[in-house]
Amino acid sequence: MAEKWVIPKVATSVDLVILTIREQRLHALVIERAEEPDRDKPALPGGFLATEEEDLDAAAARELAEETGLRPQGLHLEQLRTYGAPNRDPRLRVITTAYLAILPDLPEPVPGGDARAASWQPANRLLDKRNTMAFDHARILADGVERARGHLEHTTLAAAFCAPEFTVADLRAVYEAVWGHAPDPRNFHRKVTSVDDFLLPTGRRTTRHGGRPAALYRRGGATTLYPPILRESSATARA
Amino acid sequence: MAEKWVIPKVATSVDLVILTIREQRLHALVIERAEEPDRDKPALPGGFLATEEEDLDAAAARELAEETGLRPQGLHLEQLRTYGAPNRDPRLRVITTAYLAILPDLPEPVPGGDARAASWQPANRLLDKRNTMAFDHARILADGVERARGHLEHTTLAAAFCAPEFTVADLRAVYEAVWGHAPDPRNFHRKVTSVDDFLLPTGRRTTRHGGRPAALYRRGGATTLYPPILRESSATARA
DNA sequence: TCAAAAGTGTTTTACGTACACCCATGC
DNA sequence: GCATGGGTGTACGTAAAACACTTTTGA
Repeated sequence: MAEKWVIPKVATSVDLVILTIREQRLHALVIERAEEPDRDKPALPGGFLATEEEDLDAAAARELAEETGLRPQGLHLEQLRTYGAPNRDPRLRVITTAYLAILPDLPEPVPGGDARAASWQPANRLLDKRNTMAFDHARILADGVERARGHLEHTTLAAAFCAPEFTVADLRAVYEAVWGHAPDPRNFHRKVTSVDDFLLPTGRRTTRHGGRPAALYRRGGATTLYPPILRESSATARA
Repeated sequence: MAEKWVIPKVATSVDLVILTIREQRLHALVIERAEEPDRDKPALPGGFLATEEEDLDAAAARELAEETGLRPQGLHLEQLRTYGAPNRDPRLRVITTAYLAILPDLPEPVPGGDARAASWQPANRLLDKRNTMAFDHARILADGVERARGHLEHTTLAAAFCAPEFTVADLRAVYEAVWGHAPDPRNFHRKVTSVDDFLLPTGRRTTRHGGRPAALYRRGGATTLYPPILRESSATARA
């Protein structure tokens, strides 16, 4: 590596794709920019490293708390990818690393830091009109949503969208909200309940949906779904 | 984002996991460090951005050419992930974005730039004794190899390891080298030849392996393998 | 004529899909 | 009772794994 000449240093930031389900639809957490450029446009929460010594992952968690007031239990941030196009920020060279987190329904965010407002917005609305988002954040959000969709196929991630105790129908509603279509309820039920250590029965039941009460489960330790639950498009688009 | 206070700027680099198959084994391209720290240790090719305006992807391709003299046709670099632990480089804060490329057997690399030597080394040898590699490069290499293994299951990537014209046996040898075990030759043959637009028959045959001559193919346009070719461990590890 | 590798056919078994059907509750 | 959603059983089709078998070459 170069040592005897000038090493270009560029600003390093993190951005966060925080997804949840509200009212049966996939929502993303966005702030409203208080400064130019792209003032007033929705943007992903995020920001620069606080110090030269701050870990990237730590910066992501810190920015989430600062800008939205959210400090969820058991937050798991997954690195999405790094966006380094030279002019993605018109002010100065910024290379940003995006993180993805999936959370159950949370309280309204409280804006802080550089955010004028913070709110949950339907992901589809943000993505349909791409140029309404600041910088390249629509692209980052799209990548995050696509990553989440894929995770539902192969991992137990869907449970992360659910409250601590949930029914199989709650879990299925996650698939419907994220994928846009629901798997067969009966086969879905068999499939998820047969995965070892995925759904832990609590013994309790709920009746809030009408009809026969559904069993309540907690998240188990399983992380991978094998066999996977493939969405239609995975098969048909390739067949 | 912060604008009115000092934005920490850190050094930004790229590192490259370049994989190929030589003598039926998976090899990675490594250089030998000419400077402290970790002098003389094998390291991944890579380095700092050349200017504040250089695109990340462009920096990766440039470093490959500079340090190893390799400028392969149709090089496709895939972003692997970004490594940002505060002390991964003892000299200064460096956040590095790793890229992955898969190439057919190439000529010996020619060291240049900051590299004293450049060579192909068996991936297993580099990974078995992790502390022989500089910085956190063993971890990065391991992530790259694992990504490649996964790609073989779901994509047509294996053909990227092969010469422009190759037989089904050549392709199967890729799976054996990367996975460590071979799929059944007969089922493998049926599977890959039935994927639409994956293998384009040239009409020619080769006899270089002894036995019945094999048909020669070229890469087709297909990128995804559906249904996937799953390695044993994918099923058994989860079952 | 034998060994070796390429390539095909056939059988078995697993699993996803579709859907009939029963269960447990509220109204 | 009847509607509603929860949950189970079962038949059918597709496809993967296993492996016998044929083909085509060199020695």
